[in-house]
Amino acid sequence: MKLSDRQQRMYDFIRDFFQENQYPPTIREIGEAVDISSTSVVNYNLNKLVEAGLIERNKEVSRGIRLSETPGFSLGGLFSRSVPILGHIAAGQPITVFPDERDSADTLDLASDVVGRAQEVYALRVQGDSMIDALVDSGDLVILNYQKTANNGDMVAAWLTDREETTLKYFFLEGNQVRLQPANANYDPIIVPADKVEVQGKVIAIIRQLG
Amino acid sequence: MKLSDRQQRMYDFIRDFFQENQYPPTIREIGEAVDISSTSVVNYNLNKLVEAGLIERNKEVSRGIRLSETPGFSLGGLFSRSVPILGHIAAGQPITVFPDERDSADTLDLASDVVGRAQEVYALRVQGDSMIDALVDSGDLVILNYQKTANNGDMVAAWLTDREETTLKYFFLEGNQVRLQPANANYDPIIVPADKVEVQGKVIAIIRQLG
DNA sequence: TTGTATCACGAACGAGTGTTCTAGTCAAAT
DNA sequence: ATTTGACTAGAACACTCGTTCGTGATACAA
Repeated sequence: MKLSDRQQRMYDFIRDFFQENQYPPTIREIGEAVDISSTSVVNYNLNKLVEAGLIERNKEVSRGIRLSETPGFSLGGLFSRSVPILGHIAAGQPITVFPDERDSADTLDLASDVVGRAQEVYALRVQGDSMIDALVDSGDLVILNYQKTANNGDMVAAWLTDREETTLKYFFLEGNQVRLQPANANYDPIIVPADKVEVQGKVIAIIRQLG
Repeated sequence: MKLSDRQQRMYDFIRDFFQENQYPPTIREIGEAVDISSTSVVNYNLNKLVEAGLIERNKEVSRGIRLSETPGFSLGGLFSRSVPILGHIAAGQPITVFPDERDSADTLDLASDVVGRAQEVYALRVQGDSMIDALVDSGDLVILNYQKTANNGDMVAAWLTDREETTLKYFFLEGNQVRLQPANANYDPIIVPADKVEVQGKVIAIIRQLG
């Protein structure tokens, strides 16, 4: 279905308005924006947009206009997760991370497709190559779900209370010891008593951005 | 500032309502949801939420409530990019991809942080291990920007017109030949005349999701 | 011409909706 | 006991806003 110039302008306005105000415009606001004096004309063309599948309307509801999802754009969840990048994590020379700091201006928006149902999510930038065999490179972003426990084989960020270091490794609980296994033949596993290790989170995704 | 139980329920309702309907609720709808008979009480507590910085209000505008951005949530752009997952791409036994098919129900929502300013973006799921040394595993999602040209060293999806195959490789233009270099010592580079290769897109990001 | 479909205009109706005013409750402070 | 501040209730008002109706212009087909 082809849109008239007017209808196209209306649709553009609705989208822009929605983006700006976070709520849809009223019929009269649309009319004013596209120079239509009559609300019934706006209403008429609004219904055309519905027929065209571009928007949806709720009857008798003020501002009851919704943008349909169109290819290329999604309102998916409408909320993307704003994931704080809390700092760097090592794999080699461990570095302190502060999972409690929420001030960090650095955040990454992720749609829930990537993050999933995870509860408390944060990101760390990897430094070092100790997880290289797990296909995690220096510079990659690892997305973690904050949790204090892990299963064997999970890739976790672990806090070593004795060394006061945090490191990215595979987690294995063996008796009352924890083996933190790097994925790099050049590094040895770290084996410490279970009570000297605090799991900071489990890696749920890895993102690498290329130039 | 601490929220009363009522205010917390109101905020939750507003967020859920907005998520569901794509427009904010009216005062009376809020009141009904949290069992407040008086609109003035809703109005009163709504102003408390404004003071707490959780929402913003527009005076004398129906449904004039906006959610403030709070840590953990972002309305970022409000629109995320809906990236179609067009299929699998090989690295070994190449598989045909159809960059023109937009019907694929499989899409991935990505916030613009990951996608960047890229224009036409699509995703492919990697099959095979020919790029393993580039830390791209079988099962990974590669995000590509659709473009017909590439620079030397770019990781690209390339269409081989003779073989009618698409493959994921590093791109090198050498004279009037193109070398498609795998990142796996077990595979040999593919060298073909430049006019027998069509670049389908350049990899801009790699995403791996773990259990 | 006549009929029909599309689109536009203006006006009015009535329900939707934010605002405001008065009054009341309750706990803590004076 | 009195006052103060925080919160709740109910009602009324006036503007907001979707809907509907009558009218008319234009284009195209019968």
